[in-house]
Amino acid sequence: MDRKTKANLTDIARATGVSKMTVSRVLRGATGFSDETKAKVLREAERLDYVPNRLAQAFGSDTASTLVGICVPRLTSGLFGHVLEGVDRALSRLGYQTMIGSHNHSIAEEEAWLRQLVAWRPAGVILSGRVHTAATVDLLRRAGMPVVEIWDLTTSPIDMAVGFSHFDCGVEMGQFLIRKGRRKAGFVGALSRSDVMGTARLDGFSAAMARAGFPLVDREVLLDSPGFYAGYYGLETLLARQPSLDVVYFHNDEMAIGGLAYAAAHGLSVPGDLGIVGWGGMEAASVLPRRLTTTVVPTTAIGKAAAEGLVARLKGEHCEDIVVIPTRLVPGETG
Amino acid sequence: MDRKTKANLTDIARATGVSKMTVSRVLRGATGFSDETKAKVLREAERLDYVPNRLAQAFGSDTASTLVGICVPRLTSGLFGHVLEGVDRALSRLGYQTMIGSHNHSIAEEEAWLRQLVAWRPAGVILSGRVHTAATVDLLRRAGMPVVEIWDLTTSPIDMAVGFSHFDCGVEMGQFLIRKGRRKAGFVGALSRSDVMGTARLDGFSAAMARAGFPLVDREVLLDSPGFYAGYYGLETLLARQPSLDVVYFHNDEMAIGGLAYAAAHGLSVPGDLGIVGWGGMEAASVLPRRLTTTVVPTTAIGKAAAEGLVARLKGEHCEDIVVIPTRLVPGETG
DNA sequence: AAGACAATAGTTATCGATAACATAGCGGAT
DNA sequence: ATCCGCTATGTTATCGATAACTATTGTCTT
Repeated sequence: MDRKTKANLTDIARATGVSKMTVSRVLRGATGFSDETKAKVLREAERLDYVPNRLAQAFGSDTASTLVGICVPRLTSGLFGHVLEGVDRALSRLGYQTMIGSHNHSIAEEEAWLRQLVAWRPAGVILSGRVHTAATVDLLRRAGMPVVEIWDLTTSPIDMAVGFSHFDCGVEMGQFLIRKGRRKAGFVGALSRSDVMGTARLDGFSAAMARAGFPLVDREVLLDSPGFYAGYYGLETLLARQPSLDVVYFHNDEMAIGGLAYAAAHGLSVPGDLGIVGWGGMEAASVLPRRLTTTVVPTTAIGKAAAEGLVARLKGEHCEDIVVIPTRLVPGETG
Repeated sequence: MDRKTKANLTDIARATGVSKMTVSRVLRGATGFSDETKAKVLREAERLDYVPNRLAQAFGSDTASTLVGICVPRLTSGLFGHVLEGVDRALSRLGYQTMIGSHNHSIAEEEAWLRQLVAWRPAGVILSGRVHTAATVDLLRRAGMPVVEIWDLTTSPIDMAVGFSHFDCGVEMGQFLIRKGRRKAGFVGALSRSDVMGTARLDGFSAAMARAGFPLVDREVLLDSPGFYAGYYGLETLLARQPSLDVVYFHNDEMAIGGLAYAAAHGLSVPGDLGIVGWGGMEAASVLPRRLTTTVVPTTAIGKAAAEGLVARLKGEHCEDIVVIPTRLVPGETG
């Protein structure tokens, strides 16, 4: 009594003189009530400052949850920040709430997060990447909710997929560099053991170079996090081994900018002595004194499409299983 | 029957031969059961792959929620990404889940988000900034849950506050620049109408310069989002009006890097002709050819402290109402 | 040996909303 | 006139866990 701070359906029912089932019907926008009743109920709900109890809604029925979970590799990545923004904006506009998680490129951590999430009986879930533990896949199938895998496309999604092919990004960059006359390419990456998507780009790049007759000369993959420092020191290490490289493909733009910093600090001319190209399309890369050659990823659009696809499926509307959001190779002045 | 995919307390109770209340007690780690019972229950819970239904837990009692909401101005900001990471890591380690929102520096959007959040009856909430709508404050007080205001410190928090003073950041930078001999300072910012924290830095900076006898010469505040481009063009506009400025304080590091790009593109020597200083401490800023003079904000630490403070309060442990996480002015080579 | 008390366990009511079913009233078709 | 079927509404059971209470042991005290 004294802890009751919020009005509930019963309060509205009492104030209106109808049963709480009728109130529920009106507020849900279901059918089966007169316009007069509807008006009365809405008026009282407003007056009593009614806030639906989503806990009770989601608990009482197995279809009413408005909770969606999304798990990304790292919250600190600029790219995933934009993905999250796209997801959260779309979801909140559609009346859903967003629960987040990050797994630091570990599918075991992703599984642990998912276990916590399903305890909340969410309406759906968005995961990054196409590789998951067997238990994750099993958990998802048993939960029977929509699942969107974003970021790296797969031809056989668990349910739906939104994104692009990392492998193809690598291929495209390889072909571009070959056309620009580059012949001795290296790669600087990070976290290769677990970042399967970064590895896919490397594989695509490597395949394209090999097919053109100029196989990848060397690679330097740090276990560090893929930031500016890793790019700086990764390039230093790689060049110490292979001074004659004419271009280096970086894991991402942050690392490429680190590479540019190294080149500047050591009097290397870019792109004359060495081409430097990145991946991701972070905004910083486009305002450098020399614009970075990179692949721009439509991050926000991916997040938005994933969220909208998920909700479409929840509402029983039609939605493609696989949505391709193409990336764009943007030639800059560094490669 | 056929939609029942998950084991619940009753299933475990049946399998163990005790009541579900006893099962609940064991799994919650409460008291009132023998070691033998405990072992049996845990074994069956494991065997049945039991996942607690958090919806039911949170719904049935008003203290059992493990949901925490956090609302930041923008998900795309590198700084807030790190804050989120700090929050989410700490919360998930402590057994809580994170629901997010963003309000784009609008306290009305923050209020709208909070209304959705409280419908989930969360355990607590983390907000950014010290300025909220009256309805927000009212909603929070009535909800009776712990609230942490992060990012900008206030002497009278709604409940708890974790962060630092933006005003003092501005003061410190002003005093630093005066010591370095700068006399004609400008400011380039963005979103001033609503970003009260950026405005607080400007106010502090402005106050410090004025107190030293060299009041701020001019400011250029764009309505754009505070990124690299805004920094570039903001500096261009400001210098067109005030060519004789000897230093410019930027809203943040992204904008300052944009300013550096403008200076490089127009043959301005930095810091010779013009000092350029930022705020925030983004990683990029420290690997530029010339390291940016900036204020480093311990973003992850703030997120972590906020989450841990919130949980401490939930557990009835002692926790300071106001936790200061000091920023650090890091002199670089640009100012 | 009786009473006090702790340890262990079970019973009942409850949170708020919704699905599924039941009912009442009314108009139209046969 | 009777039955059908529609609209508007009410009733009951249910989701899973927990708080608050009750009950049964068994041990210790005096």
